Amino acid sequence: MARPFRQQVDEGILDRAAALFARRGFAKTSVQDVADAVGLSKAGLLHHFPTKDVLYAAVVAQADTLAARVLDQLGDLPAGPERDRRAVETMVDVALGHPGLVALLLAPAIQSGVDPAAPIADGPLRVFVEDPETAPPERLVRVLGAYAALAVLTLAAHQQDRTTAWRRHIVATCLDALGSAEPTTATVAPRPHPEPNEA
Amino acid sequence: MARPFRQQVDEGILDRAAALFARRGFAKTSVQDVADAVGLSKAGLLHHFPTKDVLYAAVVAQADTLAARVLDQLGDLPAGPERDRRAVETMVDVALGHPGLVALLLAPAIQSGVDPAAPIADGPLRVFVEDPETAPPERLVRVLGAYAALAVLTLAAHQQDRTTAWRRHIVATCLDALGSAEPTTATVAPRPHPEPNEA
DNA sequence: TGGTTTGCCGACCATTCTGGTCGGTCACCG
DNA sequence: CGGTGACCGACCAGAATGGTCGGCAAACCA
Repeated sequence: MARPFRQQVDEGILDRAAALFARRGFAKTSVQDVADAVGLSKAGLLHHFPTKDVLYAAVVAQADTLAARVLDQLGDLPAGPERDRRAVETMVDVALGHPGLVALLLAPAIQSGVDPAAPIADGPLRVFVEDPETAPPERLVRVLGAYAALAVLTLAAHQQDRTTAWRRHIVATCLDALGSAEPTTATVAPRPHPEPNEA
Repeated sequence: MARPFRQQVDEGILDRAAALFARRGFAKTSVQDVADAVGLSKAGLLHHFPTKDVLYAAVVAQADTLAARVLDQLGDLPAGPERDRRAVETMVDVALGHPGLVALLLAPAIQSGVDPAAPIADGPLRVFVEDPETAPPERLVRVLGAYAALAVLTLAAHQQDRTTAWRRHIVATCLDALGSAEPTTATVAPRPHPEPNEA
């Protein structure tokens, strides 16, 4: 206690740093970049986190905390449109508060392999698909698309001070992308695939 | 002429380079990075494009060509669901062939300000909204979300050799995100959202 | 009041990375 | 055989990198 201010500052730093790490990866994000992003000098930033690696570790830890919170809040809702809706809504809410950290969380899934610098495990997928191996391809595509939209939109909203104004639209967009829009308890019969192009 | 091979190689280089430039920006993408991505030595790459700036210029030029092609193919279809469908379809098709270049094209719109290194004009928005100033916010959010999904999904598909298998799903996802969902001339109006309860 | 702590900075340093050059090798072509 | 073009390793000068150090001003505490 007695140090709420310090903590607040640090959290701001962490989120901005996370945004940079998410887009550029650890190696391509310099301490100077982060310092600029948070409005400190390099030395000033290194006063909060003595080392780039320490900073990164703190960022990852914070992101993991966030992920755990989401997973926790989701409980063990059975898979289905209702779970999808709740999941998207809580994820958007979390992301609107910490867009950078969520972007970092989603980065490995989103840019799956664009360059092999995946910062964190690909657990996020599991929120929407139980087993990425057996899930129908369409579901995978849609989850990925929804994540992409979620990450980009929350970041944009945050950075333009539109978080409250855009919330419902972001949720709607992600939900539609996910495809769980239509009637509750739909007959989830995935159309038979014309092309069994599997690996 | 007589150099179709050279051209083919160069195009491969351009697309991969574009992908890197899109994610990291010009400054944070080294010649070595591009060389690695295309499987050449730095000197070998600089044999194709004598300078980093020349390479970048070539990339941008190619991207612009692509953009022009899309705009052209779209003609002057009146705004509306039909135009949306056609636009998404042609964009996806182009993007499946050149995911990196399209990502670069979309980059300024997508990471609008994450870091102010916008490589190309934000023209792409105009494909779906006539005037970003007067357009309803929901439309903007949805277009942005659709773009994000488009860029990420085509990149992923290309990089996993699923371009043909995923095409229809990508189109569907983007279309749903856009909100102009239903099949040709469907009456299925965007169903009104029930009160989004808080979590 | 004065002493101490805290948050932050400019200047600096050794090391790495950068864009780019140069000379050379190898395959192909006439 | 002598080009020619694609490609590479080694190299270079300058820039960027992570990190240190001494200092300064404001807040805190006595």
